[in-house]
Amino acid sequence: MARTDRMMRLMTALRRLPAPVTAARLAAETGVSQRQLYRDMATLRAGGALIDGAAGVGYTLTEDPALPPQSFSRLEIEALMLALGALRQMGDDTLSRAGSDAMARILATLPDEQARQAMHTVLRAWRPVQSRPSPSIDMDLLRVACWDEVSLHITYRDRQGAETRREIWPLGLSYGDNTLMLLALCQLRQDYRFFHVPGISEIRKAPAFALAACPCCAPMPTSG
Amino acid sequence: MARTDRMMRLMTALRRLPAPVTAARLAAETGVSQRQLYRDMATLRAGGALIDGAAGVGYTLTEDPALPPQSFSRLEIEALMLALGALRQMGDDTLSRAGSDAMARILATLPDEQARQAMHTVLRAWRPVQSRPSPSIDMDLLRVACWDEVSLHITYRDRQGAETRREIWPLGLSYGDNTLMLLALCQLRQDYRFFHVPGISEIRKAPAFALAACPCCAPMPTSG
DNA sequence: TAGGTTCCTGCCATGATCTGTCAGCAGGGT
DNA sequence: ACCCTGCTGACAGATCATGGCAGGAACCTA
Repeated sequence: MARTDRMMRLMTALRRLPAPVTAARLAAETGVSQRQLYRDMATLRAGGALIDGAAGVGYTLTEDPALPPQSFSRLEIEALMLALGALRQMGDDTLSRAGSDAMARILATLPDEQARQAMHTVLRAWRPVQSRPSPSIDMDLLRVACWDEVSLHITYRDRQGAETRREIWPLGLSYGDNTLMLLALCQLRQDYRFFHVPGISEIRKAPAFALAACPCCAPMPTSG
Repeated sequence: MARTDRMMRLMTALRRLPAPVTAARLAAETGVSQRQLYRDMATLRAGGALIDGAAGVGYTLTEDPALPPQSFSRLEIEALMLALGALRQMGDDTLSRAGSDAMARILATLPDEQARQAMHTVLRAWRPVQSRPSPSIDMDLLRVACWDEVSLHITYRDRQGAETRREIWPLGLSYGDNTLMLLALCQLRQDYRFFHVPGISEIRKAPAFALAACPCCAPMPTSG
């Protein structure tokens, strides 16, 4: 649909060009006649865009509600950026990268000026890195195990230094101040336990048939 | 435009109805002929939607890129949620609330199942609260001062306990592990300094004419 | 293997909509 | 007063969306 695309480009042009912008300029920018541009402008306004049109001056984009759930206030942007900054200091690089990607996506939807200010004001969030999980631990494996609800065989050294081998059912990761924790159903203790991730080693997936042991999501019995 | 609206409703129907959904059902849902629904489906796919259509079965929504910048992967959602959890432990309630609002807005755009799982897996992010800024400090005033670039008069007690009165030019807040820091241009020292927020008291705005003293954004001289 | 269901595509006629051109009115700045 | 610009109406032609029909191919069940 050429029309929808043109609306997008019109919105982009309004954000990009220094205000105020004349209808003639916007018409040239979007490749339509001036008459049609006035119609497009009416469409945008009907869709909720706040565009101030002053005779003898031009158009000024007041706000950009773009799409229903798409707008974030400046405060919200700062909150998200700050939170992401804190995330980078935690011991999960994959998660940190995902957060940055999401943030970049959000910032891309903002007018340049607003994004720039958001970057500027929140300087940084720092915190001393104390104990990150040892690099040998496959965080991605742990996370996927939580998602897919498969059990794992691990070797675990507790805080007293005692080492045991267990089969666990990972339920979720908890990111604490000084260490990563893994909440799991422990087959050895037959109970829910927290494991501190740096103590975990030798992770490998348990055989698939162990799935039936899951207490919360046992597969429906199949007929026959 | 009726067409755009219909696309929205089609997307909504795909999210709402239990998969798989037949074309006939979706056509009835959106009020068009079956032939037209196939065309609409092609349009959605051309726009990037990942919809699996299996002959003899129906349609299954694999992913929901809804709108160009608005889709987040599960990993990104988790990263954001986790980051927000960390944010709550910092000493800025307004910012924390803003972050939660933004997160709610993002979650609202997700299919229910995905949102629920995101809530489930990331249990929580905790950290010991050590020194939050004293409740008497108006964080909002500090933040707005950073945004609007106005100077403040403050009473400041440094880490050695010495108390001074200063005029500062707030530039940004830094959220550290144990304390909030405020980066500002200090008129007393004529240099950039960090102030730990708990040491700040008696904040009030400086007279407006002080604006001319801003080193980085002095107003352009007006003619006459 | 057979039959039913469903996704998917091409073709065509009809009707709606979009678009450009022309004309004119109104508001703001000099 | 004058110019620039936003804004609206009318009309004709071009474009596009839509529905109906026909047929092919994939998937599932029996």
